[in-house]
Amino acid sequence: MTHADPTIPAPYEPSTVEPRWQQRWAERGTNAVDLDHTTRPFYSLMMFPYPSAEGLHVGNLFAFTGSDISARFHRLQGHQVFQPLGYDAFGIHSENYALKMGAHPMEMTPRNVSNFQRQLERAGLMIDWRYKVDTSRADYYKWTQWVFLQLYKQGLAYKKAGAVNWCPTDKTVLANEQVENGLCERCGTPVEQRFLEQWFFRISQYAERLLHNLDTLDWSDITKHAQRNWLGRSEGAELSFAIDEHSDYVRVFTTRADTIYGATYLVLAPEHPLVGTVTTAAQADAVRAYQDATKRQDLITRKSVKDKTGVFTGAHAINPATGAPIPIWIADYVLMEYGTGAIMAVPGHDERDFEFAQAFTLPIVRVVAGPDDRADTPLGDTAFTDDTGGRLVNSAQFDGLPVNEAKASVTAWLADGGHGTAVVNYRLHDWCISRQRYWGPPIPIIYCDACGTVPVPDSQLPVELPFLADFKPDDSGVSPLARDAAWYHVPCPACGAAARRETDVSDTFLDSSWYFLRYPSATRDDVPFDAARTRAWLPVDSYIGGNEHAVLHLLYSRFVTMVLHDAGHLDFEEPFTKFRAHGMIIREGAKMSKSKGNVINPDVYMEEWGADAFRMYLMFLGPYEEGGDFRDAGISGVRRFLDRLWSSVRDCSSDGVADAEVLRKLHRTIKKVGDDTARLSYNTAIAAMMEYLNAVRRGERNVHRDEVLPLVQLAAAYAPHLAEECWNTLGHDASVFDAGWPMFDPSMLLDDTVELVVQVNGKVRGKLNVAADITQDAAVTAALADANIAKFCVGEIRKVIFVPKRLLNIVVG
RNA sequence: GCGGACGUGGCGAAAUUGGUAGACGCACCAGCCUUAGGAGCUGGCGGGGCAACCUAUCCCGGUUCGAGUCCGGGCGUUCGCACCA
Repeated sequence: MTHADPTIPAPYEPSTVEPRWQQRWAERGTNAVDLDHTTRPFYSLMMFPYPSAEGLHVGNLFAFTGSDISARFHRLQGHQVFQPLGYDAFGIHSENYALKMGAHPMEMTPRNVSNFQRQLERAGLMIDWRYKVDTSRADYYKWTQWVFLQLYKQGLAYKKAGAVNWCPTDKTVLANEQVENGLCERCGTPVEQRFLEQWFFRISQYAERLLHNLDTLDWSDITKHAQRNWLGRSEGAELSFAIDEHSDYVRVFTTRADTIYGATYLVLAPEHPLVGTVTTAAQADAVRAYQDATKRQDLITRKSVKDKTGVFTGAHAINPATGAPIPIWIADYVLMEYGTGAIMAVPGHDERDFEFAQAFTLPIVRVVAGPDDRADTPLGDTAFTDDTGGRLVNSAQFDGLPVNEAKASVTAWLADGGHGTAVVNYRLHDWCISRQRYWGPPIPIIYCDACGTVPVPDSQLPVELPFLADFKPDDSGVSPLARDAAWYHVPCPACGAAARRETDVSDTFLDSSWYFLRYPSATRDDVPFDAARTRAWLPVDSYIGGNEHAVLHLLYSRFVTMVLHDAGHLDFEEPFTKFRAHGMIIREGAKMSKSKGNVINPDVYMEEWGADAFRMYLMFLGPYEEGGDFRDAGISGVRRFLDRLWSSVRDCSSDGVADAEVLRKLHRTIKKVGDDTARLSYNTAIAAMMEYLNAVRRGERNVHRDEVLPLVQLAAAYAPHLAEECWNTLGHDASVFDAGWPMFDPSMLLDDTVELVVQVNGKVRGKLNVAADITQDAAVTAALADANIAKFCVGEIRKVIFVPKRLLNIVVG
């Protein structure tokens, strides 16, 4: 930037300043880290984006900027910071968009990626781009397939035919986590039940560890809470009910073993394997009809229907406590996926059983009495479900026992009789990873008539995804890859006979479940992750992302990390030491969406206000972990601050000495900005910088160099381009990010005199400027010398509360 | 239905352990500068009152010398989970 007339001061012009520094960072390798030689490594990770064709979203930039500030701050604090970024480019999202546009994902994805890349570079993030990953490239998914094989070798990947969630629009299977209220989370279509052969990961085997380890993690509480909820630990008992005239038993899971005497019937899920065995000839037609009806039902109607339906099987089981025969029913309010797929119904003490018993006039027995009830108090029109205050009744030798004790006693008694055991049940299901789609990594398995299921040997990875001109999914229940015979016909790796590849691809969430391991080793094509680098840089020190991934990505990543740890590939079992969920940016109280026409295009704002101003505004509009409402008007305030910072630096002088009061304020500001930035309280850190700059400039005074120079360092993480420009203008050749964080002098934080608030009976009546170390007695004397305070001190002083340096409260009366 | 988070000026918000409620910013008002201002600078800005003061953090109650903050009850917003046995 040149100015013809040197007497006209140069204004702050982001459109020239920002590209200049971006270029200089690239030339000097400012953002590059030497991963192999490091003393204080800090791995700062942000959730990588799906490279949408629409380009970077403000939500992306909000998330990335928050992570970038944390990364730059740690660097200023003396860490070597590794902050990579890449693209989650595989998946249904990209594939659907390509279908819609009549494009092919293989040529569309690189285009989207390069557009994203351009926007990200414009935003000025401190990314080491040498370590970029792209999940849709063979050099990445080769190792995704390797991860699959690791699970397979551990016996944690298995193929099972079973009921799965099928989206008729996306024409693929969905994981349970991808179904919301019976609808496909992606397209909103009601999900159907289908019976298909699918690959699953045994994540349920890790449920206890996934739950237990949460206590050790420094994560947002809301995220931990969501995971605990999802894992759904439930303590109870598994009880066996003998079936009349059969050798089989019905196993049920219950959390209320104490109510066994009130179990008046059993219910099996319609698809329960015992249904066929126990159903009597007389009931066979009715049962089959009911099974067919529920099978056809999609999950949405099934879940919203409150009216209970069901059919009697004709069979009876024996209640192990009472010895009485009780009928066995089937009903769709019992879910095959949870517990054992069968329940003992206690209509007296469970809402659902009560409704069902009423609908089919089954016996309802009270076995728990509340504090005000007697054993024969009628239940009325609702079940008594309180499991804390009651005592057992009509329960033989357990009568009178409080419910909380009875749970254990009854379970123990039943166990003694061989009728059950105490168990812990989890809601978490195994992870279905098969997808009958095109745009994903082929599952590296080969089927051979002679050898059976054969894993692709590591040496034959990657199993490359072939170019398919027609990649449109169909209703067949198999992937479009099943149309490419030339691709799927392969010799068996074990015996050489003609064999056939698995044609399904894996879930996108498998791609992202290990990408953080890949970044530091993205330059290596001989290993998935280099041992030394992994040891030096992992686990991730700071992970920032959206809480919408609280149960999907974050749970899968933890699981895969544990598996790789157990296989001896990693020396840690939790991938993310610290995780913080950022908030969401909304606009006019609503999520941004194309249909509402309220989407912000970051390019436009960065163009008009500069990337620094835009970054800083996003961080200033609300608490980072809560997000906030985007309002155009707000940017000007932040931009004004940057303009003033620049002109203060441009016009400052090093003559004389800095103002002592201003310096005192500076040291307090250094401390506050540091503390606030460390805890992601970016909005208040920015406010503190603004407050300080206001103090520096108050009254159009001459600004001293020593007053603004440290402020440039404080602002660097927030407005990196401008900070570099200022730092350079102040005579430094090297980057401000190598200048370190300014030290504050703790002695400068303490004032000699303080303003002491004086209250009388808890109400503020005056303020005194007193020595910081004033004694209580001296403060009272000083306060009473103040006419206005003395005025309120009528009567005798009963009590004095003195908080040094803050407050004096005189209680009179 | 169960669980979490939240509720503060015209607006976005701050108040980290109970200690001056409203920092910082937007908008607005007044003034300065200017040929001009959608620029810059200075000051004001919860409500009432000339003032001393009074009043005020969703509502009601409690604990405390003192409550936006803690406790009990209610209302509202919002996000998870949801026939989970």
